[in-house]
Amino acid sequence: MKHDAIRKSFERFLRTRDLKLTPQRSRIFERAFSTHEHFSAETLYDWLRKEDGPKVSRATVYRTLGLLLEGGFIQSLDVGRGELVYEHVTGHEHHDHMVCLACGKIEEFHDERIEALQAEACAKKGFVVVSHAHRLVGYCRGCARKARIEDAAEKRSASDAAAE
Amino acid sequence: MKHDAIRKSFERFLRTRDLKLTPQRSRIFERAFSTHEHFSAETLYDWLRKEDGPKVSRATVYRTLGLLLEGGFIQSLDVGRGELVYEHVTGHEHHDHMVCLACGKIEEFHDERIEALQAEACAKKGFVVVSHAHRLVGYCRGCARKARIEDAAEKRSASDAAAE
DNA sequence: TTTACTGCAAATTCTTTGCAACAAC
DNA sequence: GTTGTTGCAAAGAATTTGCAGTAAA
Repeated sequence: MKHDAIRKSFERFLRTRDLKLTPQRSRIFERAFSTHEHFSAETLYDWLRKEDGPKVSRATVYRTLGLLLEGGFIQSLDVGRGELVYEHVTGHEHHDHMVCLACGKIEEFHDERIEALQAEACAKKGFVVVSHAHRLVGYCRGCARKARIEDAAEKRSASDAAAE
Repeated sequence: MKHDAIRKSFERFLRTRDLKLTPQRSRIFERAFSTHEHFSAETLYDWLRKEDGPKVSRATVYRTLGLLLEGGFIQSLDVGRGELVYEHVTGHEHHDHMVCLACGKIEEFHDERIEALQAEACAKKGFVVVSHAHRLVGYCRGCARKARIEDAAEKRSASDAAAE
């Protein structure tokens, strides 16, 4: 199964660097890979605290997240204003994100043709890709509609006050 | 000139929201648009402190950066490990980034065909794009070569120790 | 055994906020 | 004048680090 392969790869990664496979690291790794949600360090820490298993401190969560990032097992994704979230990397199946500014929802999309063009751009520059993040920020269908309505109202009252 | 158009647009943005055009906001705006580099809030604050002009406090830098972000004048770009950097948005000419994990260099690339496919994906989901960030993380030509060499050395010593 | 790991709490770093004086409009 | 803005310093988050005890390999 794929999960085992990734786990093996993580173990190999640790061995290569003379790092140890501890219950904490193992738990953090498993938890990160058991969800398809995006999570922040704090969120992950909360999950681990609520569920049972070997105790994991916040410091260890941060330290391990750093390792997973270096190893390319997870990647970080900037969701606007300061908040950093992570998601695990599942082999080569990338997906890209649409982040709604209004409701915060993250939709995912994927287009092979974009991937291909991307690979081409890399080849041209001699760049070796480890991971990629493609993020579109804007408004989802629902919020866009709402925004359009509010916008219209705003313009109306603005032109009432001072013919803009 | 384009710069003036963007400036006007910023002024309009402020007016629409009943915000005032202060020397501080003006200075921050100008500084952000006078560079093509990527900068963090702290970096921008440093620039402003060293160069002369109306005094701007750190708090105001953060507050104004927030405004510029909301207005879509700048966008934030996640360069891995926690550091948030910004860059100004120059009309509709987007560019995407390749961030080197080893040396930190950020190369830019652009492909109209990718933009088109992206627009298509948005149309399909009814998503209205405000800005986009397309980021490839990996190794630039120079660092990739170096990494390959080190990697080989590592593998060699690893298999010496324990025939993996 | 040896070397690395963990939890804790203190230290940093980054960012936000309350407030009184001040400045656009 | 009215309303929003600024700087400051304190408050809050988020993340890192030193250290002594603990546990993989």
